[in-house]
Amino acid sequence: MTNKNHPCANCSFYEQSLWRPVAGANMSTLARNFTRREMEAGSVLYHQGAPSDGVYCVSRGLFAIRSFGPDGSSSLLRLAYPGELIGYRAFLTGRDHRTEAQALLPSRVCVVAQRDAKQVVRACPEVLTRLAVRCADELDLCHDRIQEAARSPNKERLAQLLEQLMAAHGTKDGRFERMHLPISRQDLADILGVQPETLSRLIKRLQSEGRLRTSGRWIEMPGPMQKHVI
Amino acid sequence: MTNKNHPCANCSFYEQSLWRPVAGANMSTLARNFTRREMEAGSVLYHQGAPSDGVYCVSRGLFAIRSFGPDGSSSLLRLAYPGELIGYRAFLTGRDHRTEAQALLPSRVCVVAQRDAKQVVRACPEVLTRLAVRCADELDLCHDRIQEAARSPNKERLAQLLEQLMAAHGTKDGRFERMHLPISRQDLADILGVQPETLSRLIKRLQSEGRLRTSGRWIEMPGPMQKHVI
DNA sequence: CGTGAAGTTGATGTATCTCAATTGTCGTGG
DNA sequence: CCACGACAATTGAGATACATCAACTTCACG
Repeated sequence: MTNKNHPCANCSFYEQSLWRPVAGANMSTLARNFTRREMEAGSVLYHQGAPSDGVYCVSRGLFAIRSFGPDGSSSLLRLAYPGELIGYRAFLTGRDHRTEAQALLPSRVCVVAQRDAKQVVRACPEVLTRLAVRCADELDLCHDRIQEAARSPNKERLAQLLEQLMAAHGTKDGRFERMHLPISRQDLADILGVQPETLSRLIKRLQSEGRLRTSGRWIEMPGPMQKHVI
Repeated sequence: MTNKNHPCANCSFYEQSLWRPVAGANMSTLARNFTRREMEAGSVLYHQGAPSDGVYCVSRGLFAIRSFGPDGSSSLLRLAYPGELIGYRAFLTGRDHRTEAQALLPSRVCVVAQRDAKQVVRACPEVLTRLAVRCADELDLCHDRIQEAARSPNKERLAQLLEQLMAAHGTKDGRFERMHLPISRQDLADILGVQPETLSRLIKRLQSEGRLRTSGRWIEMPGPMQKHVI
């Protein structure tokens, strides 16, 4: 049996796909209940407090996973790029979403509805293994973030964050890299856990140190440094 | 078939046990390769960077899950109480431990070695489901912590932390609760992500506000407040 | 070309870090 | 039982970082 019927077969993340191990009869189940959903920038995939209605795989674009406090304050817990899985925590635990997922760019997600996902997972434990591993990976990222927050000052954390964003969204331009920031200053501040005014001043400091140049949402940074042999 | 042969049958956390769904032939496998390990306070269950050698379930005592930075700085990522699972991240992903687990009190863990755990999980997917759910739960805790760090000031976070510790380790004494802190000031500081000097001053402030009294590792706090109807 | 939201700047108070010095705690051996 | 040392914890002083509030500017967009 070839996998040309696999709904993820044409996806560029097929090999890493959560659903990759699905085969046989389950593949038909999966194919039948598998939908793509196009989303415009700014629209929300699922809201905080909503019940789980399935598992989502980002196929194109970019999502922000946010959490809002009772007082209206917001945290940006992670960004989800194509190939990443979102909404699986609520699926795994059966509890409501504790975060909201908002598209930051025109995006596409592949959706497997709750009931069908459960059925496929039951029939194909290898899928569950992959799911658990992704969960463990995200746990690592959280741990890293907690440690970074305790270790490096916010200015350095911002520089790191911008480098990561540059790697994902930047284009080379001579010795410099340039990008259009996919997220607002407020979101940047929410990632670092500081106020927007503070973020603005952190950026100014990095700028005065010659580590970047900004103009609105455009940011320019010197490319990855050459390593010198001392 | 009764479950009197189940190695976790006598554990007070049996119903919630990861291995609870194991039955039949797998139960014998589990029972054969199941060991208990007593640990004295201060000893280390696994080191950061060590390869995974199984899954551990805390049966008695208390463990600190720590991470050390390249510069020697430490973070305390979580405390693990009886009934909780530790070391499963390395088991799930097959990568090395990124944290170390140290007993803070005389403790006991139940160990299922790598190879056997894998075999049982393969034969009994319900175990994997439970494992994934625990992972998702820990992810929630991490998210909560990141948000708390961004929202509440460190003084309030310390007060919350002490209340949690009091709930776990305190004993009522009239209108007050009293406990012997199971962790050092350095560890408390590592949980909050502040320096020990700052922690000392935060405690002093709480003390001057009458919210607690300390003497070495002994801490006394007024019990849970009566709710007043306005 | 106005209008509202997003972003910036300034001024000021609070919180935290850092380094150094001091005090306290606990186990050990005299 | 006490003295002692090693380490944990506290305190002080000064510098740095961040929050807050208000005013201002820039930007996106109709």
